[in-house]
Amino acid sequence: MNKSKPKRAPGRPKFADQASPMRDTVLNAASLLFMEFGYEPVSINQIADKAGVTKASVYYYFSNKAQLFTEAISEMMKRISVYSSRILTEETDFKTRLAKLARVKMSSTHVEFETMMREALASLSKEQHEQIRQAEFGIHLALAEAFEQALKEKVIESPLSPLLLAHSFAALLMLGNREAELTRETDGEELPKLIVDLFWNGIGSRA
Amino acid sequence: MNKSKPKRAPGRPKFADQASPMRDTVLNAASLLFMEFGYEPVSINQIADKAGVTKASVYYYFSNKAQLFTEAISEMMKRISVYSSRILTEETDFKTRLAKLARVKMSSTHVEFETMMREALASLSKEQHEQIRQAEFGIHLALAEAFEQALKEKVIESPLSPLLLAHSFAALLMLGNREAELTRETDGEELPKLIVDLFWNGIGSRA
DNA sequence: GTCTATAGAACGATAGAC
DNA sequence: GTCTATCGTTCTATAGAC
Repeated sequence: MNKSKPKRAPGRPKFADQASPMRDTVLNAASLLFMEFGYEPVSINQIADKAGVTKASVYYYFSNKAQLFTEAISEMMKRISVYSSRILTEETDFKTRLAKLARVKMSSTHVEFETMMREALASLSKEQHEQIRQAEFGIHLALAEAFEQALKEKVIESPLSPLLLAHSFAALLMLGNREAELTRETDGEELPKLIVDLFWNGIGSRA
Repeated sequence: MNKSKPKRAPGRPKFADQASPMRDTVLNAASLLFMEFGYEPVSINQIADKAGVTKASVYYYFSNKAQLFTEAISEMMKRISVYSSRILTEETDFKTRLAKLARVKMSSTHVEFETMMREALASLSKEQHEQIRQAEFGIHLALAEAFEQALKEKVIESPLSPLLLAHSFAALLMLGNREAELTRETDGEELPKLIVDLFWNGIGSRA
């Protein structure tokens, strides 16, 4: 299973040997592995391997596994917030933007976030837990801001608060996680588009 | 913490000493405890205590913890299926029935089902896991049948399949689990009603 | 020479194989 | 019951930057 990676000499590497800072490389490797397998199943060694360093180097940047998890997940969520905001402020009509966001989110493969958090929770300090919740809230906030704007412009209408709309939309997007059971249901049409249509039109008959 | 329960004599009790078969009593106790605390945290002894019997009696009916868990959860899901079906076939208009179901489902307190399943998964055989998935599917099927009927009667309209509608509605109902964050958003109005309205009308402006 | 960033080795604990 | 592998973690040696 080990890729035969070139041995690297100990000691500080020559400047510009690395395209991006080692710390970021480790964070990125950690994000990918945690999102795919959860917390406990991923070892520091796995993360180090994927980043192309040894365990010791990981510990040079992060004091322990819980801290690495916290920073990796928070960082990833910030990226998702920024990326979502970018999609939601493009120059197309609101429904198109929602559909694009749905397509992107429903294509990313990961263990369900709530499940992973519950698994990791026992190992996290109160502060670490809070840090991740804050980052998660940022994603919902990005969505909520878009809904608020759309409500203001009367592009959409709802008695629900923007934040509640954001949570609702996010809940529907999680249906993408059950692809195995549901994709055969969509008859060739794209699931994300169908979900957005549902969210937009509801099920009530106009007849 | 132990309630001082009356000692029961050893030996087989006289028939009709028990209102319902002991096996059902144990199953019921197990369901409640598993739903509240998850799989591993609940001991067979706790279940026996709650059912008013000894561990030995539990093992008389169920060969091991995994089997008891499987049957308890499956049984509970069948009850939920039946109960949901009953609500969904009442003699009121469809939207009212959905709202009633939403109110019932969002008020029940439990650990998130997916989380509990993942925790228990390691202890379950393939067959046990499949049995539970089948029972879970039954709930969605009950919902899907109601949606199919409503589609046929043109009470609702949607390009989505009834089963996909069922999953979508269930996903929205899970918002109730985050009460702590979200109830302050509802301004006195009931969250279940708001969710059903959203599902019924969508967010698209009719103006 | 001192500081930084890395590898390598090893510790105590634990879980699984035999 | 013992042996081994792996876990998170810590310690030390060292190459190169400054």
